[in-house]
Amino acid sequence: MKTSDDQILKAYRLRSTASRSDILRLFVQRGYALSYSDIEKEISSTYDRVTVYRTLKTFVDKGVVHKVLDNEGVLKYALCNDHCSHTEHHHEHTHFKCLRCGHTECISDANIPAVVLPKGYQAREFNLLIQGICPKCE
Amino acid sequence: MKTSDDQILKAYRLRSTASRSDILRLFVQRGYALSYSDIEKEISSTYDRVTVYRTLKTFVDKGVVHKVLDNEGVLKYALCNDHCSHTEHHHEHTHFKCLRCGHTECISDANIPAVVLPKGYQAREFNLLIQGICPKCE
DNA sequence: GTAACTGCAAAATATTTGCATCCTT
DNA sequence: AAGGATGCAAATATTTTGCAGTTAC
Repeated sequence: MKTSDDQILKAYRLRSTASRSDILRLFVQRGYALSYSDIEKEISSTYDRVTVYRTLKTFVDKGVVHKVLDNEGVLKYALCNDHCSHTEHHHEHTHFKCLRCGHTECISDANIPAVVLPKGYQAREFNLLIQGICPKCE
Repeated sequence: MKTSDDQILKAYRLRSTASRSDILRLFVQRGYALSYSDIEKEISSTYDRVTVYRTLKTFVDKGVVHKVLDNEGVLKYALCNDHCSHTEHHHEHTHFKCLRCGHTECISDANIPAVVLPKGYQAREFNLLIQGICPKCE
């Protein structure tokens, strides 16, 4: 059975396997960034830990997901959207973490205005983490 | 022997112990953010791992240092400067990571301009990680 | 003197590696 | 068929906890 997840995998030239489909589906369904342990909670009974680790690494390498940094230093992963996938030319990322529900999502249409850096610093890439209250928790 | 590190400890109402002084001195000398393992490399022979972990946790709790997020998901710690220490009212932080030397430092005089968020999102705190080339590596 | 700090041992977590087997293309 | 992906076992790495002894104030 082909699902839309498999379409995504195919688009990234990844073999379509059960674990990849399931993990990918989890990202799509949730819509926010997931940490390794978030994923493990859902599917560790189904798939081996190692498989989850390797799947995430593969996804990052191929650009299916990207790393997101939580305020507490927890590494999470989020689906890449049109702005960040396919090209390596995106130089900024904004993520929003809700202080109530704790979910982190990509904010692709929030441009980071120019930042004035001290003399001598050359900026190449921007990563902004905004914390606050999301619409659902308001 | 009283050093300036002890003054800092005293200012934060922390007991002045050898491990705290040494770890604090390391931050002062380096001037950039250090990860746990950076610190361990220098002083694990002198102090126990556990002591280093606990010292870092104490420093964060008391506001001597704050957490800094590396682009790769590595958690680092940086000395708090006047802008972030003592008060809990700082709502933004900018860090610069050099792509050449890999060092991360606090940029306290780079204000983050207003960011336009999608409707319904309320921002409270900003954390910006800028990556590029620092003056020393230029 | 007392509460706080440290070191040691050990537990709990987290992540990685090697290899044989299985599956997608 | 062949290369890639998975599962299992086990090695490594990372972080935390308990407790007894030590130290700063």
